Amino acid sequence: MLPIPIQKTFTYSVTEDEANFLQKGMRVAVSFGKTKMYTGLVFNIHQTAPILYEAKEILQILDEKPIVNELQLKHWQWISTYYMCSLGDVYRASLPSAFLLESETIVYKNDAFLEESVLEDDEFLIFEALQHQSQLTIHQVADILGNKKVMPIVNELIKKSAIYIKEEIYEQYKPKLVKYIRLHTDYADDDSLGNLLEELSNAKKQREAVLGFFQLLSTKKPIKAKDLEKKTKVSQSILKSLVDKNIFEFYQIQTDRIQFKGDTNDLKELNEHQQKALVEIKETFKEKDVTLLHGITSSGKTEVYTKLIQEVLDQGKQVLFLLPEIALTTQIITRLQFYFGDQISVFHSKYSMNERVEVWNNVLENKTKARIILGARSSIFLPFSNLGLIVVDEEHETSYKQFEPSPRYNARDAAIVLAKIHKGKIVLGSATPSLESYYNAQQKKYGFVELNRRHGNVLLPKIELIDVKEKYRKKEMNGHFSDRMLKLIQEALDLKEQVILFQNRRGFSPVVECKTCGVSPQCPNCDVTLTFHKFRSELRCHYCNYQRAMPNSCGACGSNTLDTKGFGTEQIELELKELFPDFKIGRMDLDTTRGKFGYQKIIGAFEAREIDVLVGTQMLSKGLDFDNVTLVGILNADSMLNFPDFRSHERAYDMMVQVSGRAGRSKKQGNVAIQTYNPFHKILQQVSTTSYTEMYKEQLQERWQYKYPPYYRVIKITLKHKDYNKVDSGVNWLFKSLYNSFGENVLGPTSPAVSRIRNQFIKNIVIKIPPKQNLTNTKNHVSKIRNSFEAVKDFRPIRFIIDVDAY
DNA sequence: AGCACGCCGACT
DNA sequence: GTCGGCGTGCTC
Repeated sequence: MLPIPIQKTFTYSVTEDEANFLQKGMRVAVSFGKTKMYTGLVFNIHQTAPILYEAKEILQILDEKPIVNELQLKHWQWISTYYMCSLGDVYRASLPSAFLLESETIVYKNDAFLEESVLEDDEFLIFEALQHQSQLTIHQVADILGNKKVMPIVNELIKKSAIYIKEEIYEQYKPKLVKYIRLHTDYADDDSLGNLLEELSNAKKQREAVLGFFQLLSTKKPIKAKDLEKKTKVSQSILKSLVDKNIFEFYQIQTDRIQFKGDTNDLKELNEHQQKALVEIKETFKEKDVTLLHGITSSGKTEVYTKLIQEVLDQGKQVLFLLPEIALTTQIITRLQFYFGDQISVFHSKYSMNERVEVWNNVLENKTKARIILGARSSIFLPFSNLGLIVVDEEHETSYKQFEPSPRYNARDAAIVLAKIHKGKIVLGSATPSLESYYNAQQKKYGFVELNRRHGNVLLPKIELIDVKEKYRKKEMNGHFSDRMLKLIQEALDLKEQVILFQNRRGFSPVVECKTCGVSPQCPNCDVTLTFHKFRSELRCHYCNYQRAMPNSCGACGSNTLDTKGFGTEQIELELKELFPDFKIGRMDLDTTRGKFGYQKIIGAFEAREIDVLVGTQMLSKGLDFDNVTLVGILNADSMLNFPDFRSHERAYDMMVQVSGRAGRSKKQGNVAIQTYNPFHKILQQVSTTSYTEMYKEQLQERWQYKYPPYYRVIKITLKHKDYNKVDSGVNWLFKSLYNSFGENVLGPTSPAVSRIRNQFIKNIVIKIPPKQNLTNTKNHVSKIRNSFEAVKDFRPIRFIIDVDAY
């Protein structure tokens, strides 16, 4: 198996010895094509020689033991067939990139070569560079030559035997070594010690170092060089000279990059409701492998999980705890570490490559420190060998779905399959379950347990809807705030409580428009208007990151009547600063959380009550827990309801209920204020009474009526190309072909709301699969159509994206 | 995917 | 006249 998007696996030949040594899941270096070398993964060992070609030999076996186990390979195959992507895609997505060595061509000088006169200018340039540097990578050669063709020149030099080249691969993972210090063996026995101190009587600092060393020796065994330096305040060079004198010696021990320091605590006692939920979950596990835990916000689902986790750990099995977005959930990490301490490893894409390799290896070896993995969606790919339990927290979250790049999997669904492969159990938890999961629970496919009492019996927040249309009419609006909203904010602030304001749009305003001619500045690469960011006074495209300075006058008619329409977090923040000059206003959105610790900084400041009002986008809705927040304001609920997507209502409900859940998490009942133009919208009504089941029934009805999941399955095909006519003719051809097979169940072709991104035109086709239609057959058929599509040479340059369960 | 091979336009 | 563009095909 190779880490490239090709459907096939490739057969290489091995010697008998190699065959005896090799196991599935080991990496091998193989050459592929004319020049490339890849890290292949042994997928199968067999005796069937290929007929149409001669198998190449493998170059090198890279592992002593498999780094991928057979359970994983099985899981990968499922992902690849279900989500219609190549095994290579899954392979590439699964392994930390440090495991995937790629070759680099290195150029060396041939020392015997002397006839410089036969070299052309470009050739001489390289040859000369090699006089200074003994070796060059192909990339360096390309830099030297500017943007000229590299390979022909290199080949010419080889022909003239001025240089030679080698393909080199290297291990990228570097274990972290810590320097320790110990006494040299000459001084191992005690009587030489006195001599030693005497010897050093003239060297005060060195004496101190030696004395400090013995003090440390009595406390704990191995002594880090760093610790000794710190304790005795001696410098590195003094230790060095002691080593040179053969009094000390350094040695190194390999350590893990991520370590947990701290104590663990006993699990908290569950309250009666949690206890009941726990018992019920265990009961459902007797018959079902999947159980949905519907627990309202702040009902203490985490405590229930911890009990389940503990029981699985006691059986000596591994646990996977999935979270939608790990960067935001340091809070849950801390909470779990409080109980399980160093048995937890965290895994997500913000980790460095080396850190990820370490977690991978710890899981592979089933080390105790990796018994529980707390991770984002990609952690389903870790090499578990006996998973007893998977917890999918906030299972409704859309960030479990990967859209780009392939494999476009949903980690919740892939985790269900993973649990099945391991014969383990899985809990899906949420305050607002996805319709599909809830439906599956209703259909008795999943077990179902409810937890509908808030922790400490705190009441659910009071939710009120504010009709802004009316407020505008009565002139009771101040900027984007209604008088009622301002009053609530003021009340909370007066009580020294904190406020969260939710505005699902970043920037200052999404549209800039000229009042004279009505033209608004567009992104040159995408089919959208540019968003104004006041902070840097620039216009920015949220799709391709194009940015330019905010013009003073209209680009079309020249008049300086540019006006902003709509509003984003930035504008809200600014208005608040004027309205509440005595309070500290913070903002949390993509723009303020860029860096690695961006989130922590803002969340930390808010927790420490350095910020009184926090304005933010949807990232605020995700599992954050602040005990002093008593008011949550949603400034423009309508923007969430009007997305052209069949899930927009469900999502709007989820989002509003989740943000509301941030209010009043400790003793006091919280308030939620929702501003809207349409207070009678059914979703808003359902939010205001937190009637999940009502929302569920109504939405389900619509899904049935309009043929959507959970009844119908959906496969979305997207075509992209920079030439509009090409995509258009391609999509029409494809539509016809699909229509012939699936008839009315093929929808499209349509242009998405943003029909051009980064200069690529986009077209969509959606295939709906009725409940009784066989999924596998349908997918096979779609694959066939895809193959004939790609056989048309005109269509070949069109990007063809298949997204199964594209929601 | 990546890369070589091969066929057409704008420059010395 | 070539240099360098990118379209086409293949990789065990």
